[in-house]
Amino acid sequence: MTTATPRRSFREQMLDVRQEAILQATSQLLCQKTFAAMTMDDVADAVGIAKASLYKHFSSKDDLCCAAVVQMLAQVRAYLEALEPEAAPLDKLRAVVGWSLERLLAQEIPEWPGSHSPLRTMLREHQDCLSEWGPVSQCLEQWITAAQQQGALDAALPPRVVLHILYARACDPAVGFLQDAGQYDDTEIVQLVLRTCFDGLAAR
Amino acid sequence: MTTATPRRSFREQMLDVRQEAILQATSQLLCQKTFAAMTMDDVADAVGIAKASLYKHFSSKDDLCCAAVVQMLAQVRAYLEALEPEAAPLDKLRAVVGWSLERLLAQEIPEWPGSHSPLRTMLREHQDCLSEWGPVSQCLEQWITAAQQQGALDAALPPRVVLHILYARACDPAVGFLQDAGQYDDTEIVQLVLRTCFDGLAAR
DNA sequence: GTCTATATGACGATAGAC
DNA sequence: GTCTATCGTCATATAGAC
Repeated sequence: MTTATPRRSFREQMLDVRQEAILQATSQLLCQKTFAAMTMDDVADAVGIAKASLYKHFSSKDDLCCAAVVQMLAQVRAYLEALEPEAAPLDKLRAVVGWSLERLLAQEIPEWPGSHSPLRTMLREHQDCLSEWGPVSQCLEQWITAAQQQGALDAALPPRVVLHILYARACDPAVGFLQDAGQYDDTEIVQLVLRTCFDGLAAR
Repeated sequence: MTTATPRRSFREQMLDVRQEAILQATSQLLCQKTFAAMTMDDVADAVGIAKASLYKHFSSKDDLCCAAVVQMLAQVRAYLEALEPEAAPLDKLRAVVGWSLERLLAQEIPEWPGSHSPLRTMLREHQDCLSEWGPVSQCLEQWITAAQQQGALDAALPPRVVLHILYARACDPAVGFLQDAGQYDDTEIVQLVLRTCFDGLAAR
């Protein structure tokens, strides 16, 4: 299944390792700071190399952060594909949102591009980055439609709307508010957000 | 009821007008840009005065944005107090969230302080700013409890949790996503977010 | 390719004339 | 109090030695 990868020289492998380290440091920093607040000095210090060396791997800050986001999207795709294909679509949707929230709380996932965030406007311009979203959205939308046909999701809502709501829940500001309140641990927060997302606030 | 305000000289009134213009421009800019992305030059240009003049009114960027947020909170309080006292608590809660979303869509309300936003950490340090939140939260929490007692809201959820969820919905990233999708007008977006917030995504 | 050192530009804040 | 002009600082990005 996997295409044969040509053997790489030691030198090239070293570069790959370093590149990977840079990406990981970037992802981690993007969890703690905003895209605007994160500096190239931060990244260089975290990796332990000179700032100038960064620019041998990535031509700009935008480029670097784009690559970090693409890497995150790849992880999402991997998670989607690893889910039990036979499971109920609704359960898979809950699982994905829950997984995202857990990683958000653990600061293992970069800032999701919110409404007017500079990261979002930056991503707009890099099309290779945007194109990674397609397969993810397509997969989720299929599950949404299936769940609606099974009567597990409100069929009156357009699938695209549900998709956007789920994206929003995957980076829900409520998580930060509940975390700051300090009354709940991470697991409880995930459960609360999932519950209010799918069941709503109203008495049933 | 109102305390007698001493008469102000023309000069003082001019200053007040200018101060108000600065605050309004700041609020408007904070709708379009992040706190970090908004510059004092932006504000000065929008008002049509020199940047140095800003510092005669507000001692720093933090100070200015704090004042803008306080002004926004005052508007929220005014809206809360203007709501029909006899109305059902649940309806009042829906109304407040809907009002916030409408103003968010119209870009008439500053960026709400999200999870790790620099604005949020900035507000932490200015206590006069934070103290404005108290009355708003107190009022909302009373309505939440009342709605739960009437069986209109899920009584199994702690009121504080409902409060934080509502705050999150009032600045829901879903609004931006749906707006970018371009398929729905503002009124529809508000209705969709309100519906999925209170009723959830699951079929009832 | 990696480093030190620096160019370039943006932003917050201030000085000083009027 | 308002302006023009400028300082100090920090961040992106680059130059040039090794």
